[in-house]
Parts: sequence; C-alpha cells; structure tokens
Amino acid sequence: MSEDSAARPAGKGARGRFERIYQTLRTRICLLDYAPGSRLREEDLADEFGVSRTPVRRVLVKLEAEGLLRSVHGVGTIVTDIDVNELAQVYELRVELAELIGKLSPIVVDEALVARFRDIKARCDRMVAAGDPREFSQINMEFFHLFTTLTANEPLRAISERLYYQTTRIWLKMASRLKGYETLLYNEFVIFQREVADITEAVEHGDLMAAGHVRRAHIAMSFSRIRQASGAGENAAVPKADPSGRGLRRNPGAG
Amino acid sequence: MSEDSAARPAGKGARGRFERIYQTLRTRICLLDYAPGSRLREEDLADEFGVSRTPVRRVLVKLEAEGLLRSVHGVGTIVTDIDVNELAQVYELRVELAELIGKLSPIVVDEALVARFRDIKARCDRMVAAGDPREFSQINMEFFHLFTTLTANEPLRAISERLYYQTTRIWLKMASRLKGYETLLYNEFVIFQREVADITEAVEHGDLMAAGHVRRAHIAMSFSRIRQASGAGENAAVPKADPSGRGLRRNPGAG
DNA sequence: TCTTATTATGTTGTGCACAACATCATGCGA
DNA sequence: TCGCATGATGTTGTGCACAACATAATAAGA
Repeated sequence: MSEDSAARPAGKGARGRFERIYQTLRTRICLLDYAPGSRLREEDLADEFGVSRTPVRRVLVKLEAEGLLRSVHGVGTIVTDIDVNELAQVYELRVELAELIGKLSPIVVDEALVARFRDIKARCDRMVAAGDPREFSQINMEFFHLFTTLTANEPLRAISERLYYQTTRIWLKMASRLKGYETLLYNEFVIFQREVADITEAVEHGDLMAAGHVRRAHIAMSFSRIRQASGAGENAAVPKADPSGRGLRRNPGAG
Repeated sequence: MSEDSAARPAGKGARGRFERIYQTLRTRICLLDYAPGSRLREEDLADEFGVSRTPVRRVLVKLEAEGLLRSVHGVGTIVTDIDVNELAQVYELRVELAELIGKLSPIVVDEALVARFRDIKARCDRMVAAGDPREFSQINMEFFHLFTTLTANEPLRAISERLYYQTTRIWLKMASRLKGYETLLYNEFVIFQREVADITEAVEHGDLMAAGHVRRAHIAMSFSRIRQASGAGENAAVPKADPSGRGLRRNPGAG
C-alpha cells in the first residue's frame, strides 16, 4: 500500500498493530478514502484488520483526540467535516510553525538528507506530468514529513504534523469539486513543484531559515488560493449541496 | 460552541464521565500527586471512579497521546518522567507560542475579562503571603487558562494547553527538591506576581501583543532559572555547594 | 556462593456479551 | 393526510473474563 508502513517496521506485538491501524486510518481520512461526514463502523474496521473492536477503539480515541474523528454514542464514528473558515485558524498557525521549523533547533544537513530532498523533487517532477490529485496529495504528505525533519525539535514536529493532517484534506476536497478545471489543478501542481525546488535548493545551501520562509509563504498563498476557490465553488461551481448522498456512503479501501 | 475542556463541570452520560476522569488525572499528574515514574493501576482508578477498567483506559490512551503517561504491556501505566534537557525543546516552543497568543486572532477585551485578570491578580497577591508551592501551581494553571483566552485561535489554545501541561510539572519537582530554600521559592512567587501584574496591566490597556511579549519573556526566564537550579541540584543535591546564587538573582523584600 | 532455569505474581491487551443511546420505521388515532 | 407515540434497528459505551507479557521470587545445579 504505502511506503510508510514499510518504513515503519511495526512488527512487534500490540504496539505495532496499534501504529499500523492508526496510520492506515489517518492516511485514509486525509486522502478522502473516508469522506468527511461519513460514518465508520468499528466492527467493519475490526474485521478488516483481523482484530476485535477493542484495539480499534484505542485508535479511534486517539484519532478523535486529534480532531479527525468524532464518536457519538448510539450514532457512530463520523469523520469530521472540514470548513474553510474554521481551518483559517489552523492555517494561521501552520504559517507561523513553518517558519519556526527552520528557526528552532535546526539540524545539520548531510548529503543523505539532500539526496532525499532531490528524490522527492524528481518524483514531484514526474507527478506534474501525470497530474493525479491523489498522487499529488501523497507526495505532498511525504514532502511534509521530510520538511519537518529539518528541525530537531520533536514537539514542534509532532504539532506541525497534527495540524498538517487536519488541513491537508481540504485541498483534495477542493480538487474533487473542481473537476473540469484542469488548468487550475495543473497550476497547483506547478506551484508545489516550485516550492519543492526552492526548499530543496535552500537545504542544499544549508539555509534552513530560508527553507522555513519559503514554506511559510507557500502555505499562506496556498490557503489564499483555497479560500478563493472555495468562495467561487460555493457560488457557482457546484449547483447544489448534493441532496442525494448525505455523505453516508462508504468507500471500500482503494488498493 | 466548543464542548471541550474547561467550561464543563457536570457530566451528562458517557462524555461527562470521560472529561471528569480525564481532567482529574491530568491535574493530579501536573500537581505531582502522581509522582513522575510512579505506576498507576487501571483497576485502582476504576474502583475510585466507580467504573470498570474500560472507560479508564480511554482516558489513559488520551493522556498517553499527550505524553503524560506511557502504558507498557505487562508492566504498567507509568507517569512520564520529566527531564530538563528534554523539556528544553518544549519550552523553546512555548516561548514562541506565547507571543503568538497575543498576535494571532486577538479577542476584544471587555470589562468582564479585565475583572477576571484582576481577580487572579488579587488571589496571586494573597498567595505570595501564604507561600504554598501547590497553591502557586494551581493559580499558575488558572492564570495560564485565562491567558490563552486572549486569542480566538482555538488550535493555538489547545496546543499551548498541551505543552503547558507537559512542562508545568517541572517547577513543582524543582520546588520539592529545594526544600529549605524558602527565599528562592519566595523569589519565584514574587516574579510570578509581577508577571500577573504586568499582563493584567497590558490587558487593561487592550495591548494583547504586549501581554504576549511579557509572557514570552517570563516563560524564557522561568526556564532559565529552572535549568540553572536543576544543574545546581544535580551537581550538589546537598545544600552545601551553592555557587552564591549565580542563577537566581534578585532578592525578595522589594516586593 | 554464584549462576541459571523455572515458577509465581502482577499488569496491560484483547475478545465478547450486554447496556445505553439515538434514529428510523411502523401503526394508531384524529 | 397529518401528528405522535411506540417499537425496531443499529451503533457506540461498559463490564467482565481471559490471554499476552514482563518481572520478581524461587529452586536446582555446579
């Protein structure tokens, strides 16, 4: 499935299962495999992962603590919906934290790290040609994780990660609404490509503060575009808020 | 609006119990009622709160996600120990976030808010006379919550709260080691008293950025004092070798 | 006496059955 | 046909018994 599970050998007992299920569900939520507002059944998840409801509930509690889920007694476990206006505060904070990543406890840049940035950059270039929103989100996610490694400040990493996973869904949601606007999507790809290139260059020069500033600017501009697209989308792009599917559809996991 | 932490004393069904147990345990951890490194038995907690282990484990999972506990299979649920060096990163981050609280999404200051600051200030003044470390921590905690209300940025509040609860224990741990140094403790009280006074004044003037800067400076200086006191304590746990208060400048008495 | 294998004890993790709760469907009366 | 009470259905929350696991105590052997 994803290389994250391979990169994280979770082979050991209970803790390994927990991490595997947790990251799997989190990825699915952020890739909109589970649509915002959709319901998750604990028993289905339990069956899928070959365990009982109990360990699944552990994961759900953690995901709920991070604001990605919300369990309601007698109703179900629903994926939190994402609203551009509410996420404005999260973006406001992410902008500042991005700069802090280049500022607090910077790591020493070695050749291996530069290689990883160049690798992402190469894959990003290929992705632009293909132009798949889902693949874009995946590379975006990997690049984010790579970017956070620029600081040795572990709490800053963890918090940035949490906020990232709260906001990253909005882009894919936007993209799914903008079907037919290939030029806009392509524009997003190219902008991200430039961001990766700029930050990679900054890392090559060992200027982590510059990397932080670039990232900060891109996050701010990205949200600006999302907000504009959101306003346009609500006014014109989508005729009505789909009355047929009240968001309770279940997407079987994509292979 | 928000159904979260502070403003909810009573409990409806399941959610109420959860919040009550969660906040109770969190407070106990941060007030060192549960010493760092000590083991918590799920069954004891279950008996105390009149429930089964299941809902208790929910709370423990959340507290573990926040870094206050660590459950190990077959061993126990142990309260995370706190190390000054590890907490340096958290403090580094808290310093920045304190400034952001006065900068991002500032609220409009009304008379009721000023009154709450003045109330805390009055209680702080009385606390200084009494001089109980535990009461100091409690007022410090309340003042922190009040300070976070200066921003309308909910994620920033939540994150600041989380980091605060990760670091606040270190002061009490320090204080418990410094038994016999009443002058040093009193010094801490007076410094906090000044911080409360300064921030209250800034709020009265509606200058939230000033409040943020004051808070930032105090957090940084507080950690500096803690680190120096920690180093002194580890080098010579016995009172004899104290290098003439090189770190803890400023004598009480001028308050 | 020391080392090592084995047992004993205690803790968290898991599975399952049931209770609490919310929602939807049904049926009755007007 | 509409309004409303009542049951049916489905979900999460809880309690309890047991498994998995780690450590301490114990005993055997050299």
